[in-house]
Amino acid sequence: MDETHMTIGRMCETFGVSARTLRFYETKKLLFPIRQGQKRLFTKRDRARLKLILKGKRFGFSLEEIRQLLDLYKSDQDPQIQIKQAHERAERQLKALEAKKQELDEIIEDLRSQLAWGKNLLSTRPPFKANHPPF
Amino acid sequence: MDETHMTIGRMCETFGVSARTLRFYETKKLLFPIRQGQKRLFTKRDRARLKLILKGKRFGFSLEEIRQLLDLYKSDQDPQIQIKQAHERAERQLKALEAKKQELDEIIEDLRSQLAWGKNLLSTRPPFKANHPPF
DNA sequence: CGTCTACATTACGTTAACGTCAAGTTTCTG
DNA sequence: CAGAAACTTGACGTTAACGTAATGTAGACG
Repeated sequence: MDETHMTIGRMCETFGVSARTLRFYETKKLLFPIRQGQKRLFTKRDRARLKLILKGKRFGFSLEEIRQLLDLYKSDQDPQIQIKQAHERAERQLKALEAKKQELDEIIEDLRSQLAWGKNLLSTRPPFKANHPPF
Repeated sequence: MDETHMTIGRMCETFGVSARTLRFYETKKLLFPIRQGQKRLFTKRDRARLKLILKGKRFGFSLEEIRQLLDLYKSDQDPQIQIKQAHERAERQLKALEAKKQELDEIIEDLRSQLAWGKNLLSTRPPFKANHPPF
């Protein structure tokens, strides 16, 4: 193990994605496998990126959003200015993420109250007509 | 204000969505406006649902997932069994949501460390070559 | 050498979630 | 009462994110 480069097949096994998906991500500038003749070879960097891609997807981001997140990590080691701008972009993204988290909390809260309502129904024996849910 | 029923136009203004969207949601059994002749009239219940729909969308749910969430609120006041099943479905959903929240936290963590990395670069004067980011 | 396996490219198909006309009502307004 | 406004129902178009062939090649193996 600890292969520096992985073929597309190994990648598929390792991450449980299709080859089509990996090639597709390449066309979308999400991954940058190097070439050995025709064949793609995925580097450690590609693997790190893919992990974050999949995590972001499970969470519900679009590939475009994910690409923007990943671009925050690009070596903008040119002038300080670029770094500062990247930093600011990252901060904005973070704000957006925390807003999303807030909304998720609200949804979960809504669900919890629904659970409570259901539980009430189950505990009160044969009640006089449980009050209606909000929806 | 406090109109019990709203026309499709009022709904659009109020929620910032298109009429097409509202009609589409109706075909997908997410909303159930009543009819006055041809015209749709959206009830308070529709509005409550729409709010949760939009919240869920901002968060990243598919309409199908949202419909399932909303269905948890349906008056399953038939036999106790139905209620119990709905309750169990809700609990499963809740687990899934909390898993998602966990992943979101991880993504935010990744971003935060990136922010820290950027900040380092900005604070250390002209350093000897900041170590590379993970991607 | 022939065949298999693992890869490649090209291209058309699919689903979700609407957008965007087109064409016909119904309702409001001057 | 005429025209605009607001609504209706089709029906086709669009984008994202791949799936699914179809076809071709480069290397390994018996």
